[in-house]
Amino acid sequence: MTTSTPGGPDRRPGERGDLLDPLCPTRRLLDRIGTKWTSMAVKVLAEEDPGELRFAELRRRIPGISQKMLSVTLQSLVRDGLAARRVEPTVPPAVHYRLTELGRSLEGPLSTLRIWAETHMPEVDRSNRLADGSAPG
Amino acid sequence: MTTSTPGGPDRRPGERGDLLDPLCPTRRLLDRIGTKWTSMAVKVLAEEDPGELRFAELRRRIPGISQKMLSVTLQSLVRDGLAARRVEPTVPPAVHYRLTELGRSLEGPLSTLRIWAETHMPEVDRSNRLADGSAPG
DNA sequence: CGGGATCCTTCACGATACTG
DNA sequence: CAGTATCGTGAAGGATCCCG
Repeated sequence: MTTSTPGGPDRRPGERGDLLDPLCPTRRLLDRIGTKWTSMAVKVLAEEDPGELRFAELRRRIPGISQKMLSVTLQSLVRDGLAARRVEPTVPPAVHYRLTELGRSLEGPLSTLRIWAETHMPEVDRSNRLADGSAPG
Repeated sequence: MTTSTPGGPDRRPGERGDLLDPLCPTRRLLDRIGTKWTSMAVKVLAEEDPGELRFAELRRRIPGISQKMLSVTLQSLVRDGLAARRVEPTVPPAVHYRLTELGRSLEGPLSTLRIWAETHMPEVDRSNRLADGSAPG
């Protein structure tokens, strides 16, 4: 999402007071859940919670995701402390993922968004079609 | 956010059943509020609600936004039916923006996200610092 | 005042191939 | 099985200039 911390490197989060700061927590959260597969992965993991899912099983449950993007997405989740990774030292290795408590706590806000989306995105789509139809060329 | 509707143009929203569809409403909502300035603009407009704000005033209240990005952001909001644009035919023209009812309804879910972010992003940051410190090189 | 048009850079994402 | 490495593309976003 770009947001490459413009304005100099010597800025602290929360400085200058308000949520409009480029480093504000909301912006940084949106940068994360805005990436294409993150919210899907959280949802799928949350549905399995408190259980775990293996890499291949996650891939099956997220149709269309590539191996690379699942890997990148899970690494981000683990790095952010939203998911945990557990490796069984077998051959071949079996890697399991689960939500952390922090990850679980994100499910509420995300489901709120989902409900709004399911309820109101049809209106947004109608609005877009209207805009397309009124003055296209 | 790319999401360029892969898999062919002949897909209907909601088809194939679940939220994992690339065209699922949640994904499309995230594509919108994930863009850098959208949620900020909604927040600023919501604080003024039910009043209106002019272009220049919005720009003042969103530090760091460029003229172009404010324009693009507002056009998206209007196109999506989240904001309304009103032009006073003076010279020079005065353009006012306000949230629609649909836009107002989005404030709830967004503030839920903000609260989570303010509460938990410090934990996410700590997790990231841990990851950076443990095995950087 | 409130934009539009243009150029440019960065980055998310996809496709593909390789590995322990 | 569960990744890593590499390459290419499209789109977001910033900077700048112009316009009615």
